[in-house]
Amino acid sequence: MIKISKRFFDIKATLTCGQFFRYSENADGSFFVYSLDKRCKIWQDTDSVFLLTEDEKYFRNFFDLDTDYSKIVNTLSKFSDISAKVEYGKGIRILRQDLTETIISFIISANNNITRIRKTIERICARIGTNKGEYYAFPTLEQLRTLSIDDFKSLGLGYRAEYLYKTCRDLEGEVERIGKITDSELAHKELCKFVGIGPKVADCITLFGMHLTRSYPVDTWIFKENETEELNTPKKVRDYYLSLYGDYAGFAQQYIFYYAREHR
DNA sequence: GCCCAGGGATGCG
DNA sequence: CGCATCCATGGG
Repeated sequence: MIKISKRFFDIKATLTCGQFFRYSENADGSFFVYSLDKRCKIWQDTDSVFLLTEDEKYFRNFFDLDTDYSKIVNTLSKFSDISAKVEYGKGIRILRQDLTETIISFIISANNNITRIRKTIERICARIGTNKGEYYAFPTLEQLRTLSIDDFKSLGLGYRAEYLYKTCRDLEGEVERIGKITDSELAHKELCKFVGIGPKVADCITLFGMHLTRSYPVDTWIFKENETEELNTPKKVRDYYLSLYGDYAGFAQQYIFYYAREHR
């Protein structure tokens, strides 16, 4: 069991802020968190977070436990226009998710709502993911390739069915190559070549699946928050805030997104 | 019954 | 490059 300070770790904020979809809340307030074929149980008391799993190394990395969030929070707090949002969301950690799982999940996320995204992903896991006894693993690309376009549609994917069908095939051998890219703009450009991945989804993948924090996903919520007379397109918003926040852009974006959604 | 969702593809100029 | 239009589905 791992014990972590709660100062920069709020379980619920981290899990529900929209970066991640595979978790379930238990009656006692603890959570199960699923990543690839692994699972952990996580809960908190007044001043600590506790993490129980058979693979501590994997989840220590997954929850980004070796990163010092005080530096991130302190730096972004100096931007007075978002300092209150940083304070509100300072318990969010940017998860280090599996790249393939992130790519598939965020193709599904496009023009969709978080509740339905979670249910859809759960159905896919239950349909073709490896049975781990008490849960199902996230399917591998090989398992995903066994599904037809109609199979995807029957799982409720709508017009995203064709994107997934094709991109699961086009990703053969590509995930490993892309995962080595450290330049966020280059990774973004490479990801946009796949069907179903546009600018916003690519930014989510570089941020959540590659931990390239110089990313700024502009969805409908962020655009409503950041839109001005000058910044009147998602691309302009993205470019402006990437240059403003630099390598902290991804964190800033999460604080803004989380605050906006919790105060709708 | 309506609007919206962590948008993207396509076609047009 | 910018812009318009279309797209399946279900949550609220």
